[in-house]
Amino acid sequence: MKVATWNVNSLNVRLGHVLDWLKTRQPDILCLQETKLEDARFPRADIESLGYQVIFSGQKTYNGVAIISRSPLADVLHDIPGFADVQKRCISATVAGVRIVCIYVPNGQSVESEKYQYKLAWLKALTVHLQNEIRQHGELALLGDFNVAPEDRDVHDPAAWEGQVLCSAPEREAFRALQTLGLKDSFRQFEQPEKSFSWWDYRMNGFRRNLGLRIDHILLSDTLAQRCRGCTIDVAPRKLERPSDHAPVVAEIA
DNA sequence: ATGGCAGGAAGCTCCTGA
Repeated sequence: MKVATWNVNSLNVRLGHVLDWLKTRQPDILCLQETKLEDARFPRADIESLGYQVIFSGQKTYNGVAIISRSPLADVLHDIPGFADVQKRCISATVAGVRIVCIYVPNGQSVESEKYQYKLAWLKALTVHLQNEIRQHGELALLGDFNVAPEDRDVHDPAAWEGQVLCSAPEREAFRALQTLGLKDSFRQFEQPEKSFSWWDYRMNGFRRNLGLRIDHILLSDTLAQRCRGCTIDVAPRKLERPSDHAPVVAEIA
């Protein structure tokens, strides 16, 4: 089973890239973030025409998540139960017995910002919720844009980013709290090239100079992690015309 | 030097992202 996550930074703009990617890479599951589309405008038919099913939770201008799957999506859940939030950042479903949780973690803007406090509260609520989900489902995959670079090696210039949003100690602690639930960072189960990133700033030729961060992740519960045979970042779509600033992350599970 | 891209909604400029 091939599972993937991709922050597309507007599905309206990136629909062509997504459809091409589905055709060539043939994932079983693709989680999307930052669709920036109200549900009424979601391009369901385009995705279904490729033999996929899709569920989505979106809003105008900001946020928006979706799960695309070859197999039926059951027990669909929108948002994080018990966490009052108008922002569409989480959608879950069960596929072939595996609980799939697609997240778009708040950016946080800066560590002094109220948005940063919202981010930490959001991550805390997610962690509490996932504890229950893991208890109920056993096999769970958490995929998405975490907006956290877990370690210094996930940052092109750790000194410049030290203590900044996406890299601060509380954010990294929140990431480790998810791992403490028994979720493994599938990317780090394998040997990887140095300076592997999943996001590069549009500005200053960030991609060409590989000035990036690894903030998009696939976390797997124990038995899935044991069956994981590889995890890679597909930089090819980042080289296309009008790319998303994020690249897809892909995990292969036996 | 806080900028530098990009997307979206609004409207000829702003907010947000990371």
